[in-house]
Amino acid sequence: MKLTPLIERFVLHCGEMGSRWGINRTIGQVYALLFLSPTALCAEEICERLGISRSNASVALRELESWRLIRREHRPNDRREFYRAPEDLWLIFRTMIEERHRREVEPTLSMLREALLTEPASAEEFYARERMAAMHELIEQATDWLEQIRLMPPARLRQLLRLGRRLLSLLDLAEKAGLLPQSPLEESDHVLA
Amino acid sequence: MKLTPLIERFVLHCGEMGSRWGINRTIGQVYALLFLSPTALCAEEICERLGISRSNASVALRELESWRLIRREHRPNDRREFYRAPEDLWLIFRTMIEERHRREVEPTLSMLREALLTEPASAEEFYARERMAAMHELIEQATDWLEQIRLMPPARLRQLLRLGRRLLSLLDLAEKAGLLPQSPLEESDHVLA
DNA sequence: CGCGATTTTCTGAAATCACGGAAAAGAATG
DNA sequence: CATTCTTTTCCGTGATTTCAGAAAATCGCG
Repeated sequence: MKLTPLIERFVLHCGEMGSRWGINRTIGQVYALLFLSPTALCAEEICERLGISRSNASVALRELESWRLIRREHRPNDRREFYRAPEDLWLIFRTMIEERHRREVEPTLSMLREALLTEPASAEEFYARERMAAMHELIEQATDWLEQIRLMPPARLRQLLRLGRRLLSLLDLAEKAGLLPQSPLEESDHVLA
Repeated sequence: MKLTPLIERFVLHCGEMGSRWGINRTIGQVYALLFLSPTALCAEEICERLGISRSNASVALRELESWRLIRREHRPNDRREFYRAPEDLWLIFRTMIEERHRREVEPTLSMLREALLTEPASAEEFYARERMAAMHELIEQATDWLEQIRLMPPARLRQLLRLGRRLLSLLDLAEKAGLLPQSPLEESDHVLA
């Protein structure tokens, strides 16, 4: 690996995290390298710096593209493709959430919806169905939230993030203004809690 | 697998999702089974229902315990240990987030903090350091958020979740009330965006 | 077209991981 | 303290995943 110690450390760490995340080590490393790079890099350079094979880099890059975490670039008078990680950290974060949602949450919602169509055939199934219904509801709410966040202009989003420990006071404020749903707690609490 | 079709389907799906999440299929299945079960189950029963070996179940159960996703129970006059998934869905969700935070975010923060102590030795490293600093800041903000959520009473949390598309209006309200940080956008935007 | 440059796909080897069976350890009971 | 029931650990095997190298495909350009 031909990297400065600072960069190498970050790259190795991301590789490690990559494996815990279901994506593999190489993909994590390639992303880390691009994330730290001020310029777009070509595949060959990525291979050299990380000490991986060309083919390995190829699949990693394709995978990262499918996650929308990197984009290709072209330079005039150069056939090679260059890859770059978008800079805006918030955007990156949001993209990751969106992609995970698409790949994991949505299929789960479908499964639940279908499952909920069937009539429970026993007490055991009845309970199971209740649980799935509760899960379905929670996920849908979370999805709504996500959608709100997706639609929010970045500046606003950063405000929201920076809100930190003022969040609680904000909620108090909201309650006083009657903005919070006046908790139909009865109906949902016996399911959720 | 000795399960009703409804339950089997859910279990298989969770197993599938488990493998995408870095935890393995068996663990996902065991959790799914417990999640749907109205009563605590003993290891033996889990093995039978899922058609897995005793040892396999043992490691899965231990792993789930380390994630605080299930707890052990004892019954009088019964030596066996019984396992149960907590019911409160919100609590489950929060636990997952907390554990992932502990296992993935915190080590990353440490790494970043240490890395940020070193002086950049080149233009390349200088940029890399900037990127890490920005990442560090974002993660810290997210962590603050998480902490707010952790401290929030469950009822309040559910309100917040149910807020859905009123979130934007809430933010407007907050801005008017002067609760939002008056965006020191200049300093952070050239790094983040 | 055809040629060099580049990327993608294929294939087999190596590494890792998942899992079951057996042995070991631990806990309650008489 | 032995017996029995239960859980845990260890280890071998089989499956899956990762990866490099080679072959194939694609692309730009004369």
